Amino acid sequence: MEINLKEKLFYNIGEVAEAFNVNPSLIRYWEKEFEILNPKKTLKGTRKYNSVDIINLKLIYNLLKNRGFTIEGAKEKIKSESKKIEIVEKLERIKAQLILIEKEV
Amino acid sequence: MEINLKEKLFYNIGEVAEAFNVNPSLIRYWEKEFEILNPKKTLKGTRKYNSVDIINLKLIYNLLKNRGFTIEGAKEKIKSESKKIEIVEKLERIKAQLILIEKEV
DNA sequence: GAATCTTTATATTTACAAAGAAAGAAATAA
DNA sequence: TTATTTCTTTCTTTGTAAATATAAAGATTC
Repeated sequence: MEINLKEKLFYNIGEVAEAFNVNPSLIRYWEKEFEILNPKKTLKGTRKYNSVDIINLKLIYNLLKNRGFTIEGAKEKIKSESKKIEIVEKLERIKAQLILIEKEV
Repeated sequence: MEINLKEKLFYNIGEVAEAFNVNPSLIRYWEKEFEILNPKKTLKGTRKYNSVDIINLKLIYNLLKNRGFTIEGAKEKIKSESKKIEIVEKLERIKAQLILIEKEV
């Protein structure tokens, strides 16, 4: 993986596929499988990958190609990770509330 | 999984397969794939599973069926886990040494 | 004309099951 | 008891379905 995220705002599928050293059809296939992979498309339908898309692709690639998850397993992993993040965010908000209350007392 | 490990010293493949609710051939297949799964065999070749075998089977089952790893992914996971354990053991020995040295001072 | 699109077909890999032989166990007869 | 039959379980090898990945085709766009 040699994509330099700072270089461009958008990448097309050919560049992305080359950077990950996979087939463009595989990138499209992953898009069908993984909700989080949702590149914007031009009016004509050409995919445009921004830095968030690249990060998500890295995550998917890592789970599938390095860490040995199945597609289904990777989906589950992503879901449970995002749930963890949600919980942490919820706790952060509760903390903020508690700090407010403490000040009022 | 309802195997009671205290009940018997050895289980045969049918009992094990039933307990995990999988096909006996799957258990044999995992044996081909996972080094750690190495049940003793009778002179005639019948597999005999002891408690360690059952523990290893639980681990394999969990990685494949619950956590969504591929076979290869599960192998890697098991390897890296056992490496972690090795490292911890090494550190434990070093700690023991240091305690000895401290007493001598 | 090179790259991309969607849809559909195909290749490859992975994971497991079926098949037929052999052994074990259980019931029955000598 | 000890053979004999019968049914069940297990064996290895081979076959196959499902999952995954890619390619092909024909149209469209850069």
